Amino acid sequence: MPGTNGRATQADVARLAGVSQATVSLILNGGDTGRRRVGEQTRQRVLDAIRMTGYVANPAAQRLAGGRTRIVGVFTYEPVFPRDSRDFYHPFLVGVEAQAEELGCDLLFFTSTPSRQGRRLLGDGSRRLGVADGCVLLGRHDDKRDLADLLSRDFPFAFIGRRESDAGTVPYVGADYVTATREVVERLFALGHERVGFLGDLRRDEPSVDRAQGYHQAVRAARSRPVVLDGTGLTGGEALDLLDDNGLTAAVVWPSGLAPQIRAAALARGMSVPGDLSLAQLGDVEDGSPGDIDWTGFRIPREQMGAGAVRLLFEQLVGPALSADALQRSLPCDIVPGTTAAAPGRTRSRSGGVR
Amino acid sequence: MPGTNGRATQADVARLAGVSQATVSLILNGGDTGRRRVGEQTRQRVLDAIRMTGYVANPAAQRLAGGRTRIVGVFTYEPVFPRDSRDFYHPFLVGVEAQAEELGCDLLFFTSTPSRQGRRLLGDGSRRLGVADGCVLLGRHDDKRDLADLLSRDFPFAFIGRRESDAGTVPYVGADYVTATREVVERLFALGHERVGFLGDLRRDEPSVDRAQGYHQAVRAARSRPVVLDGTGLTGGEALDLLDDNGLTAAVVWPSGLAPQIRAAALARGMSVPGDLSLAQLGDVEDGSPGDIDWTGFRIPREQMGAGAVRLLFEQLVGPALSADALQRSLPCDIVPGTTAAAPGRTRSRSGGVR
DNA sequence: ACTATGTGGTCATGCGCATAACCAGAATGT
DNA sequence: ACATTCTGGTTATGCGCATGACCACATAGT
Repeated sequence: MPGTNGRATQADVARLAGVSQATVSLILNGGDTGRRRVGEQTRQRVLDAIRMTGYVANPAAQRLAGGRTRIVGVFTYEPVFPRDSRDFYHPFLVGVEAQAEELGCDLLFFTSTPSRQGRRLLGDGSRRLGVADGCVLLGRHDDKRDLADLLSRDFPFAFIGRRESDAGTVPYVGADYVTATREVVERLFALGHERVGFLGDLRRDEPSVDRAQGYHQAVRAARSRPVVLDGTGLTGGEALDLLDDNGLTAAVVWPSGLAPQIRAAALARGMSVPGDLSLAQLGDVEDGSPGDIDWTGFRIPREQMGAGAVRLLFEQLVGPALSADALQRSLPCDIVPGTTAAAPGRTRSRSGGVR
Repeated sequence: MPGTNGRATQADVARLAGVSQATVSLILNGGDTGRRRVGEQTRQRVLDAIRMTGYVANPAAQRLAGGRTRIVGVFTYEPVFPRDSRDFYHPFLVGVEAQAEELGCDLLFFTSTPSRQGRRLLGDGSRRLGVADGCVLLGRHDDKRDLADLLSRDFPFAFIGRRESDAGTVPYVGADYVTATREVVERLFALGHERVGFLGDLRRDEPSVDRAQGYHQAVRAARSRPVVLDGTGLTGGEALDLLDDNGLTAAVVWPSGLAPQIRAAALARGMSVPGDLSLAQLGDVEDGSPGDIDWTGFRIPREQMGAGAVRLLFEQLVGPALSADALQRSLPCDIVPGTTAAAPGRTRSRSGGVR
């Protein structure tokens, strides 16, 4: 039985086994310090004593002494458990949890960092990360300083989703949006469309840039002309007008949430999708939109990304130093043929409905 | 700038401010040790130094030295992020997260405890809880030893959902299923049903016991006769037969998942709900079942329970010792009138359909 | 016999913090 | 004049663990 409170320490175990505390620690932390250490009978006595006392390491002490806690921090820029269940981030976390369990790690969510307007700020709160061995980060964010901050510490971390910084190599597990987008656009060209529009978010964040790049690759390969349209803040109808004005018979839409609205607007005008207009999404359509359309486009391997980030973090913790290449990983996306893209209609009137 | 690695310590701050480390600690942990301590100008110098160094406490050290970490542990008997999204536990966690954020606490999920068949075992892993100041527990479980274990340590915790143990007063935030069930059953009697059946899980776990108790209270008050039927493992059709055999025109169903199946079976036999049979559920119907019926019954205040458990835990941590009464809290459930209960039909044939 | 080379352990130390115990100097009382 | 009480700190210590330095002893090499 342990000391005064409920918990046995290594010292308790040592006393019971008739050895020193250091020996107990040695046995528990294997012979990673080079030579194989303790004798078999001593080891057994100690292990027995551990069983008898019910000893389990105090993680705080382990951490303080420079050991590992097997705690993986998770920082999300949005709430971990959002109230509306159409939750884009959930699948990432499914992967994170599964992988953490497999590796025997606990997950520490930094909910203490105050959130403003539903978005959490990393900022100085990053100091709190320190309990964990390392940290996985998730969510859309725009503050490049976070990255520089993180890189400047020696604190191990891994982003879910590609992130770049001037300050160094950002470890991440991303999805190959470039290739996926290229393939989707290629498919539209292959269906016979002369031009394929890119309608979406034109900001310079990585997810947007990657998609734009894949788009341009495909357009170039098809010897077509790029039509890049800013879809920010547009309603479905406005976006449809924009496509129409440019005489487009096909377009990829990013972020994907806009796609169902465009389709709805098109249907309302008596147009058909994909009969009159082919649409493809560049990521997951958030949720069962009414009708449950099987969208042409690609699917982000969210669970695998989550799991991969935890694994990447873990490898940084235990293995030898990783090369810059090994720190940045991309997973392929699944291309979904879907039913919202087809060959262009014979006649495409300039105004497919009420304007 | 701190020492060798990335992180400033109290010693760094102290050096910069020209005081001792203890003074820094004193300033940070207020004058809770009795007398008011440091002078105003010293305090300012130290606070400035803290700002300059960007010092943030190392939680591991705080914990080891007997302080608080503002980390709340969360132990769930099921995965925190289940793959199928019809997720009963999600709303609890929404509440937990919101409350933790409000209190400025981080959330540590004990994913390291291995799970067998999708269920996590607490068992000895409970020792790992120790990094956190306390722990919130969630999920259906049957091992009474967990509770005894937890109670025997000095470790503060709070259950989401009522739990009882011979070993002492289990702190929890539950829902008042007794009252809610009674009111729902009363409502069915008030509609004119002579007898109301209780179809469900007859095990001795707290949620089931509470519902059974509420049921019996209502039956007694209505001077009716209890009809308690074991619905374990039944299909909708079998359950319907069972109700039919007992000549029931109304029943409450627990767990609620069975209710939609019974209704479906009834409709398939040409019966009407609530025309021929009134049904009510005793908890949340898991998910948008086809048709999206507005079920008669009650709703569990899951978010509030989650938040309440965190608050209960917090009060144990900071406040004075709580009385047994204050450790066990029940929240009222919302009664939902719904559309699946009505007055009994005039004629109720013994066999409402194909047998 | 006397050094190499293991083998199986112990000792000492420090991680960063909280906190009890102590102490110098000033203000106050008598 | 001296004892008393504040005020504003400082010193010392230990939480539980990991780990480098060290050491007694046995076995083998020449």
